[in-house]
Parts: sequence; C-alpha cells; structure tokens
Amino acid sequence: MLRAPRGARDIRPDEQKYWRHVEGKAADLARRHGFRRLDTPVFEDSSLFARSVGAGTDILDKETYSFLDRGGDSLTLRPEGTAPVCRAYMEGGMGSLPQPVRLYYFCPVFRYDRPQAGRYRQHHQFGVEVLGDGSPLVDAEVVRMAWALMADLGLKDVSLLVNSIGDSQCRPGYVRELRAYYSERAGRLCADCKQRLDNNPLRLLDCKKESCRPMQEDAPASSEHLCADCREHWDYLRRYLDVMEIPYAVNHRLVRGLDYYTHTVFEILPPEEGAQTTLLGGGRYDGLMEQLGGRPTPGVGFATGMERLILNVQRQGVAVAEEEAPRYFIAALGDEGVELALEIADGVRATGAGVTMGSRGRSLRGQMRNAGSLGIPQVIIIGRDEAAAGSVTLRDMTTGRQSTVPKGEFLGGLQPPSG
RNA sequence: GUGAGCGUAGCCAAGAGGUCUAAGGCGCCUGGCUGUGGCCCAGGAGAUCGUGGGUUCGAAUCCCAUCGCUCACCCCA
Repeated sequence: MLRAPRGARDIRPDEQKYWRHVEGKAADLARRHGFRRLDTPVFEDSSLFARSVGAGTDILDKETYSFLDRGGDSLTLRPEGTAPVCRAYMEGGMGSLPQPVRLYYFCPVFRYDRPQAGRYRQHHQFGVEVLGDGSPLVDAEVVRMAWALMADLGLKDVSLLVNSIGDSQCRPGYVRELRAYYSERAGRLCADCKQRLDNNPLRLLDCKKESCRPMQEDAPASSEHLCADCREHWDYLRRYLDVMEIPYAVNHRLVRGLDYYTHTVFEILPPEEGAQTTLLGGGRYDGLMEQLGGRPTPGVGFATGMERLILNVQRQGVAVAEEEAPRYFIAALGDEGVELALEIADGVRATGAGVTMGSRGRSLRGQMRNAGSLGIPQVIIIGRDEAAAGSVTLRDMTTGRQSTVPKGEFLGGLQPPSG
C-alpha cells in the first residue's frame, strides 16, 4: 500500500472547512491591516537559509531538505517563511515602494523532524511581515494582529509572551554576562546546555531539564541589559500594548530559535501543556536584510502553524462554517432523460447554483438516496415522461413537496447570478 | 536524533496459537417500492490482520526486523 511520505499528509474534503475557517479569518485580518499577499517559491537557493536562519541552529543543521538539481545547483525546500519574503522584497525592488511594506503569506514549509501530532515534515504557515519601519509602533501592530487572530478564530485561553533580546549594541554585552553567570555554574548544567554555553547561550534560558531550571530564574534578563535605544523601543512597545489592552506576560526566558531576531520577540501558547505547543512565534529582525546582502532594512513579523491552529480549533470545539452542498441534484432516467439533464444542468449552473449529476444507469431510488445522503436540498427529476414533455419535476427534499413544470419555466424562474 | 506505547476493511472495533476461507456496528452498493431519499427489512462488495522474516504440525494471536502513527525528549509553527 502506497502512503504519503512520513510526516506529510493529505487534507481531505471533510477537514477543508477548518482550513477555510483559518485561511478566511487570517486573510481578512491581513486585509484589515493593509497587508498584501506575497507567494514565494517552495524552494530557494540553499545559501538564502544559510545566511538567514543561521548555522548552529537545528533548523539549518539537521532539518532542511536540500538537494542538488540536475544543473548542479543546491536548493533547499523552504524551512521558514521570513527569509524568502526578504529575498523577494530585495529582488522585487520593494525598497522603492512607499515604506513600510506590509506583506502576508500562506505557504507549505518543510523540516526534517520526527513527526508527532501538530508537528509535521510538511506543514503550512500563515505569516505577516512589515518591512522598512523600525519603530515600536509596528511591533505593536504585529503583536496586535497575532492576538486578534486568536480571537477571530475563536480560540480561548491562549497566552501571549513578550520579551526583548536587544540588538547588536547591547546583546554582546548581555551574552557575555549570561555566559559568565552560567560558566560559574557549568558543573550543574545538563550535557545539552554545556553545548549551548558555547554555540547558543540564549537557549540556556529555555532548557526544560529539571536540573537546569532553578538557574534560569536568577539568570540575568536580557530586557534588563538593554542599551538606551533598545530600552526605549521596549518601553514603547509595552506602552502601546497596554493602550490596546492586550494581555501579555513579559518572560525573560523567551528566546527564539532563529538567529536573526533583535529587539522584540513574542510567542503565543495554547492552554494545553505539551511539547510542540507554540501556536505562533515572531519578532523583530532588523539585521536580516543586511545579512542577506541588501540595504539595512528593519523588519518585524510572525508566523503561525496552520495545523496547530486547526488542532486547537478542533480541541476547543469552535463552530466553523459547514461546506455548502450543491443546491440541486439531477436524477435522470433513460437516454432522453440524461440528455435533457445535461441541458438543464448547464442552465442551472449558468445562474451560479451548484448541480450534482446522478449516476447514469442507477435506479431513481438509488439516485434519490444518493441525493439525500449528500444533503442536497432540491432534486430535479427527469424521467421518460418529463423528457417526452420537455419538463422537469422539482422535489424539495426538506418538505417532500414536488411539482412538474415545463423546462423553460423552470430555467426562467431561477435567480440570475449575482455580481 | 533518543526513549516508550500502539498498528485487524474508508471509520469504530471483537479477537489472547487450532472452532478465523476473521464477529459485530457505522458508511458504501443492490433489492423489498419495474419512477421517488430520510425509518425499517433483506442481500452484497470491501481485509494478502501495516510489511518482511522466524518459531510451530498449525500464527491476527509468540519472537525478530522494518515501516507508520502516538507520547515524552529534542526542536519549533
């Protein structure tokens, strides 16, 4: 039996309503904030991610799908959405558009992980990015969007964590202090954290090992070692969030897994405990564009996992709009009946209504059953009598009432397409 | 990448070495109603018991491997 590759899955008709719910709310949210959609390729030149995500991160070192194409170019299946957006911004000359440029995207992303519920090798992200404005006002706008998305989706009891990790001015000093703090306690660190002390000291702060936890409480906090600019940025952000009455918690252990973040980082968590729970993550990345070889351009954004949003929408029993069944089902009998059915179906579809054709050769009873189980409200019956007379029998499946009318009258009585 | 649990038709599942050419329910198809759905009744299709190997006279059932899913770790959306 052939199956989808490990960690990849089909999105079947029955679950499409959840996808439409999330996509619809997200796209509308973006529209209401003045964001425009950008689609980028599923694969990129491998060097794009090497320069953005950063060597030393798990995402780049052990989770990318990279391959040589037939021309010998090294390509990588997109493991995240921000770097491609920045690349497209530069390549598309968006730096000469009115600034800032507000963009959003829906895209599949690929990471070679060990799959679990809510964690896939191919998953889908919705993300937004604001490029070309370094002010804390846009940080606040992006955080607001993230928070509003949860409400729009109907998700309850999610929590918002916010932190500032400084910039190239103050971070080196902070990291030195953090390293010093942990070096004194190196003996008590777990094996992973001993590694982190060398390659990624910020990650020491979110180690989940019991033995490492006590040390995190007293570790120096980045938000208390900010330079003047960062301090001001951080203060403004919190002030704006307060004005908008967005309930956030400052968490000094919040750091993000990608190297390019500066200033603001934030995350939204669902109520349930568990491993792969992060619903949404984002932050500011003022150095990224330069790292990619472009002009210095500030940026801020977030990305959220569609599968995880949907998982939570389902767990919380949020009511989502049902997919609408076609309005009509045509049950035809005999060659003449089928031919008239084709004509009627054309006419009905031209008005914008949906029509499902019954199966040729199936008994009327079988076709009626079919219509009933598909939940179609109106059945157009075309048998020998109707075909001979050029008429149709219309049966309302909810009331059980039916009547026979000439086909011209039936088609003429349909509502014309709107819009 | 590490550790653990699970794996019987599209779905839910009975089954614990011979009575399994694998029960039952949902769903699907057909008929009872030669042109009328939903309820009821009858019949039918659909499973190499995840896959491969082994133990045994005999394996869905025991063992090993492998694949997949789930949980924890790791990582992150």
